[in-house]
Amino acid sequence: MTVWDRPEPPTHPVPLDRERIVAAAIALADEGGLEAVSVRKVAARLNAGPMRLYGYISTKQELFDLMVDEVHAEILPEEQPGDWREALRVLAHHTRQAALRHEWLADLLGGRPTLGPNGLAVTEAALAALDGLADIDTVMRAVETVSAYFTGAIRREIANLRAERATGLSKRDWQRASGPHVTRMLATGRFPALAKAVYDGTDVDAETSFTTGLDWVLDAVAAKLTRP
Amino acid sequence: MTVWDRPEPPTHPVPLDRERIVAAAIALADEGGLEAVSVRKVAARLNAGPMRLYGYISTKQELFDLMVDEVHAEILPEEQPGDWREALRVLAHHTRQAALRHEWLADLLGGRPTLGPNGLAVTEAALAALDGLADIDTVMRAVETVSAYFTGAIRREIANLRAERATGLSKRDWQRASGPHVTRMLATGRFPALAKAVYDGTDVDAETSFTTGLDWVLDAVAAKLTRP
DNA sequence: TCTCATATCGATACACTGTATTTCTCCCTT
DNA sequence: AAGGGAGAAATACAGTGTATCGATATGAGA
Repeated sequence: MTVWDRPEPPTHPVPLDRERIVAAAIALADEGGLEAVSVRKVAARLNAGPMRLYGYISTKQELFDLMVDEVHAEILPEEQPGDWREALRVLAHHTRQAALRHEWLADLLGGRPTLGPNGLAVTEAALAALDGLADIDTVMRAVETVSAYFTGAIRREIANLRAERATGLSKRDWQRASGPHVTRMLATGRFPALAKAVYDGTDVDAETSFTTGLDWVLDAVAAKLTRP
Repeated sequence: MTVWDRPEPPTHPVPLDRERIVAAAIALADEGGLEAVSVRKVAARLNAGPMRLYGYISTKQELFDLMVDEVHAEILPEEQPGDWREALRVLAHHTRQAALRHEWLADLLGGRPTLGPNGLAVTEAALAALDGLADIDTVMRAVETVSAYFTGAIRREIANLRAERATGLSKRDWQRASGPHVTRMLATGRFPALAKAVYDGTDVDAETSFTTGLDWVLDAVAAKLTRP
């Protein structure tokens, strides 16, 4: 690789904005997880010096906030279904799908209040779906409850998915036989209910489990709405 | 601080075990959050060299796993209430209280499968509470749903609490008037439902909100149990 | 058009991180 | 008493987030 092969470096600094920075950071995170996102690497991907980013963000945490907000744009449904139940379901599933596309989202979900424009828009969509169907306090409680559920469920799903990938075993195999630790623990007899669950339970796929729990929670919300 | 004031360093290396290591790590995390936990600092607190710890754990992540499991010992109820509903409620509240005592727990909750002895014991307790009240699959779904809820709810609560501390404003004040960003966003009129919630909603304390949502979810579980 | 001021970008610097590897020291066995 | 082996400590490395500072390039003013 001689001088002649290499292009001259750009004389003008490459133009930058938050959008480009966030896109680069998301690309890095999609490829290598959250810990692959470093200020230096993001800057390098943009042909800029690391310190340059600090004109646009003042802390790495803020970069994460921007990334989360950016993904919330994917979560926001293009058009709001009329049915409140369907609206909340769509929000939950969109969030889950976003987390499957961007697994690092699971690490950040629920970790900080989402105050970016897209985050607020998602909250607005959730509140709007229930608007008028009950007093405002009930509506708030409903939104909080549903989103607490799917936040937790998504985190667990991704955590399990990573564990499966790391061990190369499906959750089932790994609990059943090949996971030395768990097998040993179950064999002690100290966890009879857990053993029964592992050995007698049918293992449903993650999406079904997610949907089932979601429907239960939505049922609960429905019950509170009808009785204001 | 002259030589004469300082005691001689111990000639024999201080004895170590996982328990001591985890206790030191938890103490550090309680004082300064998760990011205050570094291998060097944990080791220093034990009068040991950093590398010593790697005889007991093989990665820092494993230290976090041990910390989480240790806290699960606080979560486990000393005696199981007969009522399934009460049992799950206690589990949820104990988890919440543990997270209030150890805020760093919120950062880790749901992040990885909890396979330590105490983590398994907590899961066992949850499953045992519902054992026999429905088919095993329903029971599993119920436990998953409830724990997804309280995991998510606790994370949000801690996230809000930190935000309030950081700004010095209560969530209410901060949304209402003093939070420049949120105020500005609400003033745009793009978030009518959100604005209504902020201005017309009564702000309940975190515990009430937690309990309310939990009861809803438990209602949903109850509904599924009675109809097997 | 030339000079100076100001803003911005990049380089350097610092204190720290997790962890691999090497060096040393002390104890036990022969 | 000597040798060997285990385990602790020191060193080393490749990174990290971010403060600070020096150079540079661009705009304004004369």
